Amino acid sequence: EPTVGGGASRGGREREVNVALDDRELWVRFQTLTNEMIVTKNGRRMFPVVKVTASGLDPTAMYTVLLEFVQVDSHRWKYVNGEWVPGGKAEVPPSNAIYIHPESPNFGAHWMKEPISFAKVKLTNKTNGNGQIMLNSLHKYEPRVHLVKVGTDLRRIMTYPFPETQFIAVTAYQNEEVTSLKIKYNPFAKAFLDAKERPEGYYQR
Amino acid sequence: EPTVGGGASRGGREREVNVALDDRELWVRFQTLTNEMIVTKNGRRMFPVVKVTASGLDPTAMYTVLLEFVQVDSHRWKYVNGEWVPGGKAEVPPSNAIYIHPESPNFGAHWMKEPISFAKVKLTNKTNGNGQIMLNSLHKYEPRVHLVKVGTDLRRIMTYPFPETQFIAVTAYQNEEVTSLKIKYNPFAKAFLDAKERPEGYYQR
DNA sequence: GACCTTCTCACCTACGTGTTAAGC
DNA sequence: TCGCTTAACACGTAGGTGAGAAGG
Repeated sequence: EPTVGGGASRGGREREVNVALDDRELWVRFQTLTNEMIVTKNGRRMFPVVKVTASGLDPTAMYTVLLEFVQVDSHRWKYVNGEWVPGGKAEVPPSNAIYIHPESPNFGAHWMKEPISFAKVKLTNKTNGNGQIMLNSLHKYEPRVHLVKVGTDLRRIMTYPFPETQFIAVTAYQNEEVTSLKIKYNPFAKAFLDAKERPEGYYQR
Repeated sequence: EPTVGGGASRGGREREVNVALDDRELWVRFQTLTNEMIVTKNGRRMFPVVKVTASGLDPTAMYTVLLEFVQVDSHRWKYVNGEWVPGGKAEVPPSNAIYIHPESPNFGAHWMKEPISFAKVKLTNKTNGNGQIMLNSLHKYEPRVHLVKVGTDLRRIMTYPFPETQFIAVTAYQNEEVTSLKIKYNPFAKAFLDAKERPEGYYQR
């Protein structure tokens, strides 16, 4: 199996576990513009969606899959004159921003049979009922996927960082090019899409 | 803990596991009329929904929860002059009609922390992609819930039958009183509900 | 004032209902 | 004809979008 994505599996006698990011081209387009993700009181989904393909797991072992949001630098960001620039010191990261994939725990075979999608994770800027991830607005984050084998010690957690998916949390979009890309590819934003601007093969009705 | 519902747990040294049916009053109203459930090519949800409350599980052990549909007698049924009457011999039951609860496998603590709902099971009369349950139209079924402790042998499956939830599979409703009760209580059928006929406390907007 | 956040809104996606007419 | 099944349909539920005005 070729190694794709941010694989960082541990060695030993086991076969190599690999976790690759899906829709990488789309993520890179956002990354080029500096990606932004909306946070709201009640929680907002991500677009694009973090979706990964796993291989090399033990089919009969049980795993829990996590999505963590790591604050990647130590400052607040500001959008000035069409550019993101680092500002003052960062605020304290809210206590661990970790989302448990709702199909957890499950067998290795389950996680490998189709891509693992984090479509339903919701980002918020308020402390809410659980399931939602609290982030500091105007701070930069990197999503990381963790695989935890149930019953094993925490030192054996496998971590897969995805730098392509970094984004700045915002309460309103700053860069209008980011807004346009979101509208262009997110079906839920179709109301704002001019007919002439639709991407090729765009699902209609 | 009082014993409620169709509990049929096994003895031994373990504490008593109990599984009780939720919304029993509603189920009994349908049962009195002889309940019917629609089957379609693409699968139809059940209404009412099979929903159970479990207790006495080992919080740290892993369980898979199943919903089985057992053909309860050996004839086809006909609706004649406002009555269901047994007809010819039954058709062969389609190979095991067992739905795996989508949160399976999971810890005992998970199954006990809130009622276990089978809202998303879909009944069909055609062989389809998995996840859907194929039943013979005009045959009578009884839903049964099974708890399977992961890794233990199959002789230790715990089975909980719910006779109140028996129904005849149909491709179109036969008894119009059944239709009326469905419309009265299923929010998705609100389009067919006259304002004056709404049950007390019915959710509006 | 400038910056950031919140709220309501129209407009979508996605899909669960029984009805009805047509099909077999 | 009769009994049963299918498919299209209008009308709901449920909830995901960015826009834009209002709030702090």
